[in-house]
Amino acid sequence: MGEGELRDVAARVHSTAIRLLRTLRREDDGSGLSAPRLSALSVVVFAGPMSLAGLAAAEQVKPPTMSRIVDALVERGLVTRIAKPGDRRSVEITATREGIQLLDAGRERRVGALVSRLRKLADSERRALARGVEILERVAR
Amino acid sequence: MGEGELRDVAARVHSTAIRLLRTLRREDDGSGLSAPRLSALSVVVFAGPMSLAGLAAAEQVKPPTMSRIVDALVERGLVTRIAKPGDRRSVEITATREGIQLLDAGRERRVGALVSRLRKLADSERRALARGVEILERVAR
DNA sequence: CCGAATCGTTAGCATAGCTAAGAGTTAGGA
DNA sequence: TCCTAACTCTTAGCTATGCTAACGATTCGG
Repeated sequence: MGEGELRDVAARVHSTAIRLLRTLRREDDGSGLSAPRLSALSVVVFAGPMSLAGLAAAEQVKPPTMSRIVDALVERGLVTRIAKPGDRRSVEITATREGIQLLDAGRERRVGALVSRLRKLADSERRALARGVEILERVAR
Repeated sequence: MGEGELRDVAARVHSTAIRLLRTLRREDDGSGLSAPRLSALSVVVFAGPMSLAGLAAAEQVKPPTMSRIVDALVERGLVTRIAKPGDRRSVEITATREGIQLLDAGRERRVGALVSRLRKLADSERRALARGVEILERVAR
Protein backbone atom coordinates (compact mmCIF):
# COMPACT_ATOMS: atom_id res chain seq x y z
CA MET A 1 0.00 0.00 0.00
CA GLY A 2 1.46 3.32 -1.08
CA GLU A 3 1.92 6.47 0.96
CA GLY A 4 -1.08 8.18 -0.64
CA GLU A 5 -3.36 5.28 0.11
CA LEU A 6 -2.13 5.19 3.68
CA ARG A 7 -2.94 8.85 4.17
CA ASP A 8 -6.35 8.28 2.67
CA VAL A 9 -7.10 5.47 5.08
CA ALA A 10 -5.93 7.58 8.01
CA ALA A 11 -8.06 10.54 6.95
CA ARG A 12 -11.11 8.34 6.56
CA VAL A 13 -10.60 6.62 9.89
CA HIS A 14 -10.35 10.04 11.46
CA SER A 15 -13.42 11.61 9.95
CA THR A 16 -15.49 8.47 10.34
CA ALA A 17 -14.70 8.23 14.03
CA ILE A 18 -15.76 11.85 14.48
CA ARG A 19 -19.00 11.35 12.63
CA LEU A 20 -19.83 8.12 14.40
CA LEU A 21 -19.37 9.52 17.89
CA ARG A 22 -21.28 12.64 17.01
CA THR A 23 -24.19 10.49 15.96
CA LEU A 24 -24.10 8.25 19.01
CA ARG A 25 -23.78 11.17 21.39
CA ARG A 26 -27.40 12.01 20.84
CA GLU A 27 -28.29 8.90 22.79
CA ASP A 28 -26.75 10.40 25.91
CA ASP A 29 -29.51 12.93 26.37
CA GLY A 30 -31.59 10.34 28.17
CA SER A 31 -29.01 9.86 30.91
CA GLY A 32 -29.50 13.25 32.54
CA LEU A 33 -25.71 13.58 32.78
CA SER A 34 -23.36 15.73 30.73
CA ALA A 35 -20.65 14.10 28.65
CA PRO A 36 -17.77 14.78 31.06
CA ARG A 37 -19.75 13.45 34.03
CA LEU A 38 -20.85 10.38 32.13
CA SER A 39 -17.31 9.75 31.00
CA ALA A 40 -15.84 10.17 34.48
CA LEU A 41 -18.47 7.85 35.91
CA SER A 42 -17.65 5.25 33.31
CA VAL A 43 -13.99 5.27 34.28
CA VAL A 44 -14.85 4.76 37.93
CA VAL A 45 -17.23 1.94 37.08
CA PHE A 46 -14.87 0.09 34.79
CA ALA A 47 -11.48 0.73 36.40
CA GLY A 48 -12.78 0.46 39.96
CA PRO A 49 -12.20 2.79 42.94
CA MET A 50 -9.47 5.32 42.41
CA SER A 51 -8.01 8.60 43.64
CA LEU A 52 -9.09 11.96 42.34
CA ALA A 53 -5.72 12.57 40.71
CA GLY A 54 -5.93 9.18 39.01
CA LEU A 55 -9.38 9.89 37.70
CA ALA A 56 -8.31 13.32 36.48
CA ALA A 57 -5.35 11.79 34.65
CA ALA A 58 -7.55 9.11 33.10
CA GLU A 59 -9.85 11.82 31.80
CA GLN A 60 -6.96 14.05 30.72
CA VAL A 61 -8.17 16.84 32.93
CA LYS A 62 -6.65 18.76 35.84
CA PRO A 63 -7.58 17.88 39.43
CA PRO A 64 -9.70 20.98 40.15
CA THR A 65 -11.89 20.22 37.14
CA MET A 66 -12.38 16.64 38.22
CA SER A 67 -13.04 17.72 41.79
CA ARG A 68 -16.12 19.62 40.64
CA ILE A 69 -17.31 16.83 38.39
CA VAL A 70 -17.06 14.44 41.31
CA ASP A 71 -18.99 16.96 43.44
CA ALA A 72 -21.87 16.66 41.02
CA LEU A 73 -21.71 12.87 40.87
CA VAL A 74 -21.67 12.63 44.68
CA GLU A 75 -24.60 15.06 44.79
CA ARG A 76 -26.61 12.68 42.63
CA GLY A 77 -25.55 9.66 44.61
CA LEU A 78 -23.67 8.05 41.71
CA VAL A 79 -20.27 7.85 43.42
CA THR A 80 -18.89 8.16 46.94
CA ARG A 81 -15.82 10.15 47.93
CA ILE A 82 -14.19 8.67 51.02
CA ALA A 83 -10.89 9.61 52.65
CA LYS A 84 -8.45 6.82 52.07
CA PRO A 85 -7.55 4.99 55.25
CA GLY A 86 -3.79 5.05 55.62
CA ASP A 87 -3.36 8.32 53.70
CA ARG A 88 -6.00 10.83 54.61
CA ARG A 89 -4.80 13.37 52.07
CA SER A 90 -6.15 11.13 49.36
CA VAL A 91 -9.74 10.19 48.54
CA GLU A 92 -11.17 7.01 47.11
CA ILE A 93 -13.87 7.57 44.55
CA THR A 94 -16.17 4.60 44.19
CA ALA A 95 -19.26 4.04 42.05
CA THR A 96 -22.50 3.32 43.85
CA ARG A 97 -25.02 0.78 42.67
CA GLU A 98 -27.10 3.62 41.17
CA GLY A 99 -24.02 4.85 39.35
CA ILE A 100 -23.41 1.46 37.83
CA GLN A 101 -27.03 1.09 36.82
CA LEU A 102 -27.20 4.53 35.23
CA LEU A 103 -24.05 3.89 33.28
CA ASP A 104 -25.19 0.50 32.07
CA ALA A 105 -28.44 1.99 30.84
CA GLY A 106 -26.61 4.74 29.00
CA ARG A 107 -24.14 2.43 27.37
CA GLU A 108 -27.03 0.23 26.38
CA ARG A 109 -28.53 3.14 24.49
CA ARG A 110 -25.31 4.00 22.70
CA VAL A 111 -24.28 0.49 21.86
CA GLY A 112 -27.89 -0.44 21.12
CA ALA A 113 -28.15 2.36 18.58
CA LEU A 114 -24.99 1.12 16.95
CA VAL A 115 -26.16 -2.48 16.97
CA SER A 116 -29.34 -1.55 15.17
CA ARG A 117 -27.23 0.05 12.45
CA LEU A 118 -24.94 -2.93 12.21
CA ARG A 119 -27.95 -5.18 11.74
CA LYS A 120 -28.38 -3.73 8.27
CA LEU A 121 -25.00 -5.07 7.19
CA ALA A 122 -24.44 -8.34 5.41
CA ASP A 123 -22.72 -10.99 7.46
CA SER A 124 -19.51 -10.70 5.44
CA GLU A 125 -19.46 -6.98 6.12
CA ARG A 126 -19.90 -7.53 9.83
CA ARG A 127 -16.92 -9.84 9.81
CA ALA A 128 -14.82 -7.37 7.86
CA LEU A 129 -15.79 -4.66 10.32
CA ALA A 130 -14.89 -6.88 13.26
CA ARG A 131 -11.49 -7.50 11.73
CA GLY A 132 -10.96 -3.81 11.05
CA VAL A 133 -11.86 -2.81 14.58
CA GLU A 134 -9.52 -5.39 15.99
CA ILE A 135 -6.68 -3.74 14.11
CA LEU A 136 -7.79 -0.27 15.08
CA GLU A 137 -7.81 -1.24 18.73
CA ARG A 138 -4.10 -1.87 18.53
CA VAL A 139 -3.56 1.40 16.66
CA ALA A 140 -5.43 3.43 19.27
CA ARG A 141 -3.64 1.86 22.19
CA MET B 1 -22.90 -13.72 13.21
CA GLY B 2 -24.91 -14.07 16.40
CA GLU B 3 -26.50 -11.36 18.48
CA GLY B 4 -23.82 -11.55 21.14
CA GLU B 5 -21.03 -11.15 18.62
CA LEU B 6 -22.81 -8.22 17.03
CA ARG B 7 -23.05 -6.46 20.40
CA ASP B 8 -19.41 -7.15 20.99
CA VAL B 9 -18.41 -5.60 17.70
CA ALA B 10 -20.58 -2.56 18.40
CA ALA B 11 -19.11 -2.09 21.87
CA ARG B 12 -15.59 -2.35 20.53
CA VAL B 13 -16.24 0.06 17.68
CA HIS B 14 -17.62 2.48 20.22
CA SER B 15 -14.81 2.34 22.75
CA THR B 16 -12.13 2.27 20.09
CA ALA B 17 -13.48 5.40 18.41
CA ILE B 18 -13.48 7.18 21.76
CA ARG B 19 -9.94 6.16 22.56
CA LEU B 20 -8.64 7.00 19.10
CA LEU B 21 -10.06 10.51 19.07
CA ARG B 22 -8.88 11.15 22.58
CA THR B 23 -5.39 10.26 21.50
CA LEU B 24 -5.44 12.35 18.35
CA ARG B 25 -6.89 15.36 20.10
CA ARG B 26 -3.58 16.04 21.76
CA GLU B 27 -2.27 17.10 18.37
CA ASP B 28 -4.68 20.02 18.35
CA ASP B 29 -2.81 21.94 21.02
CA GLY B 30 -0.50 23.34 18.40
CA SER B 31 -3.32 25.03 16.52
CA GLY B 32 -4.05 27.67 19.15
CA LEU B 33 -7.77 27.02 18.66
CA SER B 34 -10.19 25.22 20.96
CA ALA B 35 -11.90 22.07 19.72
CA PRO B 36 -15.28 23.69 18.93
CA ARG B 37 -13.61 26.50 17.00
CA LEU B 38 -11.40 24.13 15.09
CA SER B 39 -14.37 21.93 14.28
CA ALA B 40 -16.52 24.84 13.12
CA LEU B 41 -13.69 26.12 10.95
CA SER B 42 -13.29 22.71 9.37
CA VAL B 43 -16.95 22.64 8.39
CA VAL B 44 -16.67 26.03 6.73
CA VAL B 45 -13.52 25.03 4.89
CA PHE B 46 -14.84 21.72 3.60
CA ALA B 47 -18.49 22.49 2.99
CA GLY B 48 -17.86 26.00 1.70
CA PRO B 49 -19.55 29.27 2.60
CA MET B 50 -22.73 28.84 4.62
CA SER B 51 -25.20 30.60 6.88
CA LEU B 52 -24.83 30.77 10.62
CA ALA B 53 -27.87 28.58 11.15
CA GLY B 54 -26.49 26.02 8.72
CA LEU B 55 -23.17 25.96 10.49
CA ALA B 56 -24.86 25.65 13.87
CA ALA B 57 -26.91 22.71 12.61
CA ALA B 58 -23.83 21.05 11.14
CA GLU B 59 -22.13 21.31 14.51
CA GLN B 60 -25.26 20.26 16.42
CA VAL B 61 -25.26 23.47 18.36
CA LYS B 62 -27.75 26.33 18.77
CA PRO B 63 -27.30 29.56 16.82
CA PRO B 64 -26.24 31.75 19.77
CA THR B 65 -23.42 29.36 20.57
CA MET B 66 -22.21 29.36 17.00
CA SER B 67 -22.51 33.13 16.81
CA ARG B 68 -19.89 33.49 19.54
CA ILE B 69 -17.62 30.88 18.03
CA VAL B 70 -17.76 32.74 14.72
CA ASP B 71 -16.99 35.97 16.60
CA ALA B 72 -13.75 34.44 17.75
CA LEU B 73 -12.88 33.07 14.30
CA VAL B 74 -13.55 36.46 12.70
CA GLU B 75 -11.45 38.11 15.40
CA ARG B 76 -8.51 35.92 14.39
CA GLY B 77 -9.09 36.50 10.71
CA LEU B 78 -9.88 32.86 9.96
CA VAL B 79 -13.37 33.43 8.54
CA THR B 80 -15.40 36.37 7.26
CA ARG B 81 -19.01 37.09 8.15
CA ILE B 82 -20.74 39.01 5.38
CA ALA B 83 -24.41 39.89 5.02
CA LYS B 84 -25.89 37.82 2.25
CA PRO B 85 -26.83 39.90 -0.78
CA GLY B 86 -30.51 39.28 -1.51
CA ASP B 87 -31.40 38.43 2.08
CA ARG B 88 -29.70 40.70 4.53
CA ARG B 89 -31.08 38.85 7.53
CA SER B 90 -28.68 36.06 6.75
CA VAL B 91 -24.89 36.00 6.84
CA GLU B 92 -22.43 34.10 4.74
CA ILE B 93 -19.55 32.67 6.69
CA THR B 94 -16.52 32.05 4.52
CA ALA B 95 -13.07 30.74 5.36
CA THR B 96 -10.15 33.04 4.65
CA ARG B 97 -6.87 31.87 3.24
CA GLU B 98 -5.38 31.93 6.74
CA GLY B 99 -8.28 29.82 7.98
CA ILE B 100 -7.69 27.23 5.31
CA GLN B 101 -3.98 27.17 6.00
CA LEU B 102 -4.41 26.83 9.75
CA LEU B 103 -6.88 24.00 9.29
CA ASP B 104 -4.70 22.17 6.84
CA ALA B 105 -1.77 22.36 9.24
CA GLY B 106 -3.90 21.02 12.08
CA ARG B 107 -5.34 18.21 10.07
CA GLU B 108 -1.85 17.37 8.93
CA ARG B 109 -0.85 16.92 12.53
CA ARG B 110 -3.83 14.71 13.36
CA VAL B 111 -3.76 12.62 10.24
CA GLY B 112 0.02 12.56 10.31
CA ALA B 113 0.01 11.15 13.84
CA LEU B 114 -2.41 8.49 12.70
CA VAL B 115 -0.38 7.71 9.59
CA SER B 116 2.73 7.15 11.65
CA ARG B 117 0.80 4.60 13.70
CA LEU B 118 -0.57 2.89 10.63
CA ARG B 119 2.92 2.54 9.27
CA LYS B 120 3.58 -0.11 11.90
CA LEU B 121 0.88 -2.34 10.45
CA ALA B 122 1.48 -5.11 7.97
CA ASP B 123 0.15 -4.47 4.51
CA SER B 124 -2.60 -7.06 4.92
CA GLU B 125 -3.71 -5.31 8.10
CA ARG B 126 -3.81 -1.96 6.36
CA ARG B 127 -6.03 -3.43 3.71
CA ALA B 128 -8.31 -5.01 6.29
CA LEU B 129 -8.52 -1.68 8.09
CA ALA B 130 -9.34 0.12 4.84
CA ARG B 131 -12.14 -2.33 4.20
CA GLY B 132 -13.48 -1.97 7.73
CA VAL B 133 -13.49 1.80 7.56
CA GLU B 134 -15.32 1.72 4.27
CA ILE B 135 -18.10 -0.21 5.96
CA LEU B 136 -18.09 2.01 9.00
CA GLU B 137 -18.48 5.07 6.82
CA ARG B 138 -21.82 3.74 5.68
CA VAL B 139 -22.82 2.89 9.22
CA ALA B 140 -22.01 6.37 10.49
CA ARG B 141 -23.85 8.13 7.71
C1' DC C 1 10.15 17.07 65.14
C1' DC C 2 10.34 20.48 61.57
C1' DG C 3 10.62 21.55 56.74
C1' DA C 4 9.36 19.87 52.22
C1' DA C 5 6.56 17.37 49.28
C1' DT C 6 1.95 15.56 48.14
C1' DC C 7 -3.22 15.59 47.59
C1' DG C 8 -7.19 17.84 47.30
C1' DT C 9 -10.00 21.97 47.39
C1' DT C 10 -11.06 26.94 46.79
C1' DA C 11 -10.92 31.18 44.09
C1' DG C 12 -11.10 33.42 39.96
C1' DC C 13 -10.87 33.59 34.95
C1' DA C 14 -12.19 32.17 29.90
C1' DT C 15 -14.88 29.26 26.86
C1' DA C 16 -18.98 26.82 25.50
C1' DG C 17 -23.50 25.28 25.93
C1' DC C 18 -28.45 26.63 26.73
C1' DT C 19 -33.10 29.61 26.74
C1' DA C 20 -35.43 33.94 26.40
C1' DA C 21 -35.90 38.02 24.32
C1' DG C 22 -34.84 41.71 21.03
C1' DA C 23 -33.47 44.05 16.43
C1' DG C 24 -33.52 44.01 11.69
C1' DT C 25 -35.28 42.07 7.34
C1' DT C 26 -38.42 39.79 4.32
C1' DA C 27 -42.79 38.05 2.78
C1' DG C 28 -47.71 37.91 2.36
C1' DG C 29 -52.39 39.16 2.74
C1' DA C 30 -56.05 42.72 3.56
C1' DT D 1 -49.89 49.89 -0.11
C1' DC D 2 -48.80 48.68 4.41
C1' DC D 3 -49.17 46.00 8.45
C1' DT D 4 -48.47 41.83 10.53
C1' DA D 5 -46.19 37.50 10.76
C1' DA D 6 -42.19 34.88 10.12
C1' DC D 7 -37.37 34.42 9.71
C1' DT D 8 -32.18 35.25 10.85
C1' DC D 9 -29.10 36.58 13.82
C1' DT D 10 -27.44 38.80 18.06
C1' DT D 11 -27.60 40.08 22.97
C1' DA D 12 -28.29 39.01 27.81
C1' DG D 13 -27.87 36.01 31.42
C1' DC D 14 -27.59 31.43 33.35
C1' DT D 15 -24.84 26.82 34.20
C1' DA D 16 -21.02 23.70 33.26
C1' DT D 17 -16.26 22.75 32.05
C1' DG D 18 -11.61 23.80 31.43
C1' DC D 19 -7.42 26.26 33.28
C1' DT D 20 -3.74 28.39 36.84
C1' DA D 21 -2.61 30.09 41.33
C1' DA D 22 -2.88 29.68 45.96
C1' DC D 23 -4.23 27.46 50.23
C1' DG D 24 -5.14 23.74 53.98
C1' DA D 25 -4.33 19.30 55.50
C1' DT D 26 -1.53 15.39 55.70
C1' DT D 27 2.55 12.62 55.21
C1' DC D 28 7.40 11.81 54.82
C1' DG D 29 12.51 12.57 55.33
C1' DG D 30 16.35 14.23 57.49
